[in-house]
Amino acid sequence: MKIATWNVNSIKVRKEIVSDWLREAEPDVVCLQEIKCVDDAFPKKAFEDLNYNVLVHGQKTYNGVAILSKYPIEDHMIGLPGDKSDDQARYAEIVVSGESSPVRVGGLYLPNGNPAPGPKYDYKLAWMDRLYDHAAGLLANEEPFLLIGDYNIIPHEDDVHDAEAWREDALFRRESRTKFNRMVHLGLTDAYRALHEDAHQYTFWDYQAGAWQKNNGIRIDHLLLSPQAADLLTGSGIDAHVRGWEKPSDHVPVWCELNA
DNA sequence: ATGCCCACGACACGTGGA
Repeated sequence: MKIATWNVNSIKVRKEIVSDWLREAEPDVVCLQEIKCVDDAFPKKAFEDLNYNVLVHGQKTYNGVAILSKYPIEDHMIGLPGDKSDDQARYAEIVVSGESSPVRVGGLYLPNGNPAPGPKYDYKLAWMDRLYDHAAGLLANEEPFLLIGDYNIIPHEDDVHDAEAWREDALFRRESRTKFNRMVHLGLTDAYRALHEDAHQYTFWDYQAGAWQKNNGIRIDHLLLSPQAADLLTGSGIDAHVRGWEKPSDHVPVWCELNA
């Protein structure tokens, strides 16, 4: 089972490039972030034509997530629990049937948090606390699950081209990384880092200042696996070449393969 | 030392991204 995440930065603009990548990579489950449209405006049919079932949690202009699945969606949930007043569309979750157990896939778009400090940063940290609580609750089921998406977290100095320039940024500052590490220490596995020791492998390159050409990137899109999912992990990768395609997103797809 | 680029909404540039 190949499972991927991709922040597409508007599905309206990226419909063709996403379809091209789906045909090339043939993932079974894909979590998309920043679709930037309401449910009805999501190009559902384009992906149904490629044999995907579609779950959309949209929002006008900002945010919005969706999940595409070649497997039937046995169960689903919209929105991250823990704050009923939060109206930003940043989380959706599905359950599909693996060979020997259900596999749960949560797709997330974690708040950027800049400028930090400030109310936006407070919202980011509070959102991370809610994600932590949700992960802790799921761990009690002792089943394979994945929490994947745009975490907007640079976990380590090896995951950024210029650590000093990012030191005080909401994506890299100490408190952000501590909260991310707290999730990892619950027993979750960073699927890319678990299989690749090479430093400076990125998932995002800014549109500005020739960041892609200079390889000035950051690794902020992650797949965190429960112990039961990590036991099934056979591969992972970053499809960086997609950043060089025509009209690309500033993020690229990141994926893992499970023996499930 | 700063802005560079891109998408959105709805026309002009402000907001948000990271």
